[in-house]
Amino acid sequence: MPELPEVETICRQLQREIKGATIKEVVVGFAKRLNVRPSELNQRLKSKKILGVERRAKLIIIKINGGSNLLIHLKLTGRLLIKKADDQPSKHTHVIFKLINGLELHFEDARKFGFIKLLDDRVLNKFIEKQNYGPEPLSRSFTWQKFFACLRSRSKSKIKLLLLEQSCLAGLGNIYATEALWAAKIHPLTPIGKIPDSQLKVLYRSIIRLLKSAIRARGSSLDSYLDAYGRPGLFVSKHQVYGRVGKKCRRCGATIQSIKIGGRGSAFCPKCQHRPTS
DNA sequence: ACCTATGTTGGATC
DNA sequence: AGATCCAACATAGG
Repeated sequence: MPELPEVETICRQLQREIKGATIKEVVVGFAKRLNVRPSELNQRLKSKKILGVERRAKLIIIKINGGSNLLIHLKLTGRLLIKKADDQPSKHTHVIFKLINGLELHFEDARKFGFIKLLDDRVLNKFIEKQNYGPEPLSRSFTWQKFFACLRSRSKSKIKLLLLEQSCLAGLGNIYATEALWAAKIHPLTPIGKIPDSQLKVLYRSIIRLLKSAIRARGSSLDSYLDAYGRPGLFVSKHQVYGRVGKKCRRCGATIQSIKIGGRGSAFCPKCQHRPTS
């Protein structure tokens, strides 16, 4: 589940706990999702200092002394957990970063979709540029004017697909795209060109409010997501549609439905999110 | 036991 | 161009 609020939560916690720490050793149990051999990862990180932890879209960037970076994507089931030196790895722990302060950073991932790449600054920047990410929705660069212009240039796209695409804004995944559309009363299949400006403005504001409020709750734990301290996020109780198929809409009382859009389940309220008149 | 679903994303194939 | 499917995998639920 890690989408923007979950990844942001983890980054802030890591920043607090491991910034300034020095790496003692890196132990790899499963190497397939690394871009370098385990021995090289260990050698290049040993005795290096962690300068800070940043986020771009759903990517976690751990800055390392000397111009290298760990680029981590958690995909569906990845976790980064702060552990003590004597804590046991779990069944799905793939990489352990041992720090000289007695802490460890464990990367685990049941489904093995997530990756860790060791990249120098130049390659990191190139990688990120290639993703074509739109602005960070909680930064000042995410202006209404920019959002509006980006959407208008894609007037034939279905709104839900565009929100998942990361190009007009970065960081939304299935949960928060679904919730934002409910908040703005927009049916997920609506072509952007058919949405009135006023409603797009509501969507813009809803996205910002939703993400802030989800971060405050440390994100949504449905199945496997845990924050860096191993705690679940509490935002699920605030979900209005995601995970509520068959339940009553809290705004109008209709029964929440789900359809498939781009292969992903999309929950919506059939009464307050009107299907576009084709 | 079988079938379906699940947070992501990039690439192939119509 | 856009829609659809699949591929990385494990696990849970009906």
